[in-house]
Formats: sequence, C-alpha cells, structure tokens
Amino acid sequence: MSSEKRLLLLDGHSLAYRAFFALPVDNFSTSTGQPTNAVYGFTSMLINTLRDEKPTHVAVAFDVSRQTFRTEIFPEYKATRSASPVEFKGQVDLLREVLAAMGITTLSREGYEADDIIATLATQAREQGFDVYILTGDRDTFQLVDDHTTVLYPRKGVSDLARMNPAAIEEKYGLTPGQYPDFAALRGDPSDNLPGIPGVGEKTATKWIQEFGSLGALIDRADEVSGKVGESLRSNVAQVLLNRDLTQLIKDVPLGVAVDTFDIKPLDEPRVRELFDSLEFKTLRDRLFASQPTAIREVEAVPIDCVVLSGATDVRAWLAQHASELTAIAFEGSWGRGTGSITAVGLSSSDGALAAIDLGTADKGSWSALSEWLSDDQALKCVHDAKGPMLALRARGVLLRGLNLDTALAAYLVAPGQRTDLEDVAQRLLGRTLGTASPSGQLELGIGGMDSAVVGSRAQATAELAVLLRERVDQGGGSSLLHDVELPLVTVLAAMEVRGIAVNCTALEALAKEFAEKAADAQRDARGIAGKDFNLGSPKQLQEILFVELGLPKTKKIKTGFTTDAEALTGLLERTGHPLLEAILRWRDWTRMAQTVDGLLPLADSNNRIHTTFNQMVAATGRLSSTDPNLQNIPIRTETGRRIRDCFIVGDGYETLLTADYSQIELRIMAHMSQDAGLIAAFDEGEDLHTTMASRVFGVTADAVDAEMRRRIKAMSYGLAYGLSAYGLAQQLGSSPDEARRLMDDYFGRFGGVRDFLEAAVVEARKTGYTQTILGRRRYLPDLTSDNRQRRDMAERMALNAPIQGSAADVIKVAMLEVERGIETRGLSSRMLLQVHDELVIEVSSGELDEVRAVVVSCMEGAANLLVPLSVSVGVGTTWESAGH
DNA sequence: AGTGTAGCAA
DNA sequence: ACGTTGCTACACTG
Repeated sequence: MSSEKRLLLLDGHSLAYRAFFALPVDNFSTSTGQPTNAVYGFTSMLINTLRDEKPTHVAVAFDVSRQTFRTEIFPEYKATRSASPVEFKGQVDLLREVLAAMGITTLSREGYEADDIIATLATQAREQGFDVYILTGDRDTFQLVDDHTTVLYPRKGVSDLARMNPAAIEEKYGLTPGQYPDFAALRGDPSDNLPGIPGVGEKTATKWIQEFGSLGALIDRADEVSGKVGESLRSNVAQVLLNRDLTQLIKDVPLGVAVDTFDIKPLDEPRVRELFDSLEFKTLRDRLFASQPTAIREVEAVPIDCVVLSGATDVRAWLAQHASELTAIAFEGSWGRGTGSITAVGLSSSDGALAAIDLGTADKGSWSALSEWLSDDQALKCVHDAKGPMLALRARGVLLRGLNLDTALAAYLVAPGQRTDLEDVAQRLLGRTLGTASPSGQLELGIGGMDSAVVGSRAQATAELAVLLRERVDQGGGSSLLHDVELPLVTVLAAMEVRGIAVNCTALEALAKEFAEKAADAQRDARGIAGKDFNLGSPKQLQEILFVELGLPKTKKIKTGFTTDAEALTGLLERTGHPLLEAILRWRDWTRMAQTVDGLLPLADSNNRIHTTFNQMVAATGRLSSTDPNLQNIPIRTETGRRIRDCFIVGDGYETLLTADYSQIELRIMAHMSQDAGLIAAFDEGEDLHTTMASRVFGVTADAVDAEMRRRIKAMSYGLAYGLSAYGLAQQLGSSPDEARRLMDDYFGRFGGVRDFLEAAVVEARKTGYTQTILGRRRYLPDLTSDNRQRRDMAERMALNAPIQGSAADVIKVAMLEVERGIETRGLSSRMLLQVHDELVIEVSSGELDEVRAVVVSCMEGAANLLVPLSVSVGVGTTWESAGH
C-alpha cells in the first residue's frame, strides 16, 4: 500500500558528482563552454524520479563544507579525496539555480553532511506517515531503508537506478538495512578513507554480521573468532568502532523546517524556461514541462466569450461591430514551400471581443466575408508570424493587407536569439501557458474540427502581446526598423517564396547520376587501398584506419579523437602522399555534391520550381536564413559546384535571370561606421580595393602590389569583421602568429580608425549591454561581462561582428523593399526570387532587362547613405551560374 | 531523438 | 582557446 504522502529526498552533491563523472563534459557543455554535465545529469535524474515515483513533497540536501563532526572525531575522514575539479564546482551554484526555479527546497547545515539531513527528514517524515524515497549516490543511506523508505541508488550512469528496499538489501548483502552500517564499519570504506581490517573484505564482514547478528555482538564475542582474521579483528576493534560512529547517520539535525513545507509547488515556468534555455537543456526542459501534472500546469481557462462565427452574415456582423481598430488574428493551419492551407481563424478585437471561424466547415459566404476583410488594407491587423498564413492565403488567391504588427517579429527585435513561437513569447512576456491544438499539430483539427477555445486564446494572447511588444520595441528604439523594414519585408518574402526558382530537373538528374557514380568510384578506390570494406562517412572508422592501422601522423585533436576534416586530410596528403587520403577526399567531394543535388530534386514542384522558406527571425545579427531547401549555400567555389548552379534557370515566360550583388558591403560599412579616413579614401579611389589598401599598408605603389600582398590584406580586412586574432589570421594565411601580428600592426598603423572603432564597439557594448546596427537593430551580449574568459572572448567577437553583419543585413533588406516596390510601381512583371545575404536574384521578363537592371542597381545603391558609396555589380544569364560573377 | 562531425554559403 | 552567421547530411548513441 502506498501512502498518499510521498517525500523524495535527494543528495545534491553526491548525485551531481556522480553525474559529473558519468557524463562526458565534452558532450554536456553550452556553446559558450560552460560545463553542464553535473547539472544535466542531476536534473535528468530528478525529472525521471518525479515522473516515476510521483512524490508529493521534495527536498534536496547539500553538504556545506568538508568540516563536519566526523572530521572532528577523525581528522583523516575523507582526507584522501582530491579537490573537486573546477569544472564541477561552478555547477553546484547552477544546480541550486535550477532547483530554485523549480520551486524545490534545498537544505544544508554547517557541521553535517547531506546524508544526516536526509536521515533526519526521513525519520520525521516516517513519523508523519510519509512514504520516503531517497535518491543518492551514497550507500550509507541504506541503513535508513524500511518498508516505507526506499533508497534509489544510481547503478551506472544517470538513468539506471536500483530500488533499494529491504528485500533488495537482503538480496545484495544478505543483511537487513539495520545491519548495513555494522557491515560497512567492518569493511571500511576507501573512498571515505576509513581503513578496514586487514584480511577482512566484504565476504568476511557479511559472514560475521550474519553469524553474530550485529557488530556489538561480534565485538563482545570477538574471542570466538579464530585464526588470523580473528587476531586482526581484535587488534582493530577501536578503528572498527570509530568507523561505526562515522557511518551512523544523525537523525536529529536541528533543521527548523517542517516536512510539510516541501510540498511540490507549481514551476516558475518563465524562470525555468530562461534558465534551461541558457543551459541549452532543450529536451530536459520539454521533459520537465511534459512531466508536470495537469493539476499544476493548468492550460489557460477557456475564454468564455469566444463566439464561433458561421455564415457570411455572422462574420460580416462581427467584423463590422468589433474589428474597428487593431484586430489580432490567430491562424491555424500548415504552410511552407510557398504554399499552405488554413483550417481555422481566431479573432481578438481591441474592444476585447473574441471570435473563431472554422474554415473546415465554413461556407463560401463566410470565407469571402473574411477574405474581403483580410485583404482590406484599411483594416489593421496583428498576427504572430504572419508569413506562413500569407502563403496559405495566397494559395487561395487572397492577399493579407493592413498588417500593422507582427508580434513574432517584434519579439525577435526585442530579443534576437530568443525563441519567437507564440507559446514561448506568451510564456515569457505574459507568464501564461497557451493550450495547443494537439501535441501532434494539425492532426486533431483536421479530424475533429476546430477547438475555438484554443484558437480564441491564441488570438487573445497575440492581442495582449501586441500592446506589450509595441512598447518594448519603442523603448529599444526599434520602432522604425520594425514598421519600415521588417514588417513590410514579410510580404516581400512571402511573395518570393511563392514564386520559387526554376530548376532544370533533367540536368539535375543527370548530375545526380554522375555524382553518385563518381562517389562510388572513389569509394571503391578507398576500400581497395584500405584493403577492407568500411564506411567512408564514419569519422570513427576513418580515424581507426588512418591513425591506427596505417599509423599516419596524428591530426588536431577533437572531442572524439583526431579530426579527419578536409583541411587536415589535405595536409596529411601533402606530407605522406598516401593514396587513401586522395580517395577519401575525392569521395567526400562527390558525395557532398550528390547530396546537394539529391536534396533539391524532390523539392521541385510540378512547374519545376523550388520554393525555399526564408526565416526572418533566426539569425541573431538580423540576417535572413533559408531552409527547406537552403538556397543560400548552393555551391559556387568549385567547378562541380558551378554545374549545380547552372541547373537553376530562368523560368518559362521569362527572358533571363539577373543577379546583383554588393561589392565589399561589410568593408564599406566598416568604413562608414569607423569613419576611418584612409579606408574611406581607398573606396573613393575606385580601383581594386584590396590592392589599394595593400599599397598603403606596404608603402608601395599599386603596381608593385603582388597577388600575395593583396591576399593578405584581403584576409586581414575580412577577418577584422569577425574579431580575428593574430593566431586566427596566421592560420588563415598559413604564416606564423608573429608575422600575422606584424601585418595587423602595419594594417592598423595605416587604418587606425578601424582599430579604434572596433575597440570602441566592444567598450560601448559592454557598457550598454548591446550592439547596434545603422538602423538601430540591437543584439544583447550579457556575456561581455562574464567571469569566464572563453565566454567573454566569444561575446567580444560577436560584438565586433554583429554591427557589421547586421548593418549589411539592414541595407539589403531596405534594398529588397525598394526593388520590390520599384518593379511594381513601374508596372514591370519581372520579379525578385532570392536573397543570398549580399546578392539578389531577379527573374526578368522579356523586354524589361535594361529597366530592371537600372531599378535594381539604383535601389540597391540607394538603400543607405553611407560615407562611402555602395557599389553593386550585375550579371545576366539564363542560369544562376551564367548570371553570376 | 539528440549529439557530433563535416562541409556548403555569405 | 584561438574568426561570425546560418543549414543539412550522416554516423553514432541512447
């Protein structure tokens, strides 16, 4: 029979320490280098136990210091334990933070170990009728086990727990729990530095306790023990009795708290979310939230006044009555790859009214009434992440107009780098947990119809967020960036995604076949040379063959051994000339290309067009990203890569593709932001920039600048924007750090304003907490003041890069708006298809080339007014490759 | 399913 | 430890 009151007690240090050694720190560190293995392992065990044992009360005990009553009795107690590693120490505080966020009581008392606190609480709890569960890595607690007290002891790792109840103790030791400390005293404990009896191990200790019943009886009748071990026992009685005292847990530690107060409280969800996100505990976070009993984690109450609208009259009447000012809309449905469908719509008007429309059952009239309102640009709307719904609406021929706010975009500008889905933002800013349609997404809606409470509450949350975020964006000075750039860009991106880009599927298929054959050839060669079949794609197997079987020189160390990346293998090939290396590199090249092609082919629609998805809220710097497929990383640097590019073609009904890209936009931004006179002058020169800069740095005429000098300056210039170190530059150039340092000195000697700007950027960011772009886009970098050098250095590099990369993103976003509008206002039918960070790809209708080129160039060059001109180069051709530069 | 390695782009 | 921002594929591990 299990009690209704169930207390879970944990030993913080012992569990965290176990986790620390069980989990490789390399696999459990944040991207900024903070080790989290101990916190992770502990938290994982805690969540699993909460789920499995369903306690009603929880507390965690910690040791305070090494100094306890035990060290007073026996100074050598635990004296052989080495200091805990620094990687561990910092994690204890993190762990306490996690527990605090989870609302779990932590206890510690000077002079006592966590075990004593646990023994005390377990005793009190038992008296009050609790069932007690003790999760600990310390076997001394076995003495507490009884019919209502179970010790959960990690067998190995952090997921395999042994349930130590009286039967389990009996089975494992042949003893009762009460006999355990007697046994432990006899055996001694090397890890606690408790000496045992020479010649007496676990077997003898068990036998004696079984035979005599207890340690007291054994010592009373010690004379009866014969032989050498008997001798040994008699001469070590004092030590054994001391061991017994040290092993005994104290059950009356003065704690001054009642077990009742350990009842499980609701999670501080925003705090947990923030903390777990910063620790990069994604799955753990989800597991924790999933494990919350519904009684505690209540889904938001059903909005009682959410009316379900059906029929054109209904819809029209509601919209006329309520949708006067800003109306928040929540769309349910699915979208992507330039299309989508909407199943339900929730509406939350500024007067507080809520409505929902089920588009699965709605008649034609309701739909047309709704779509009429959706495309009315006088009817102002707010949507959380509007681009997807825009795609779905376009698929039904409806243009969403009057979009006045996108709360996801606003949340992104306020906190780039944080998640922007509605659930998360609502949780973070409103402190509210939203209900979702169903864990599996659309499924339930499709079958079971609309859940008006869910749709309504999402619309309502969006409306509330609109008020809050508008204010936050204003405070952050991002109002213009949001309303003049990001918001109108949503519509442009949606249009680009709908358009897609045409591909030559026949040619792509031919490439796929050819690349696969080339890869197979290389694989055959490699296996032949190695003399065995192995998986070339397995770094592990590759390491075994290269460094063990063939005994090739070791490469740079990585987490899992030695790197086999292309740079390292090329280096090895040069040094050893081993033919296997050549075959592997060749196989990598061909499989890479084959993968790219294979990934593209199935994504072409019936018109042979591929529709990517541009994500406006992923990159912390303000860049766009592209997925499904990623069209921003189509190969270009190799001949083979260019053959893939050649398969992206102008579509039917259009004349040609045009690509336009900014020349050295990041350096121009650097010139502008730094106001470095030398750099500005170098741009005004109009000749080859890197050559001009090299001539100044090296003090020679432009004619005397050779390719190597130009290469160095170019690498230096671009490295700067990334927070380059002398070491990194040396790597890049293949020279010594000393040489690189000299180059940097010479460079800054000539372009000192750049250095001053970069230094000031970091200082300013440290002071304000954020960096800023030319349009006021912020990136927050709290790690700039971190005590952890690695984190701080990382943040400094981000602070150098973010204003530059982000400003470039600002500029091309403005340009995109201008290009789109320029084309439209001139009544042209050419259209923008892609953006690749500093490049736009346009599909040009016949007869429009000259005008489009002029529009694109002027819009791009005019997108920002910098201290240096923006320069755009244009290429034209029927394929992306031939239109390239 | 999540993590690590590798490799493509800007 | 040593240059930023992304996305995807694969192998490996649980």
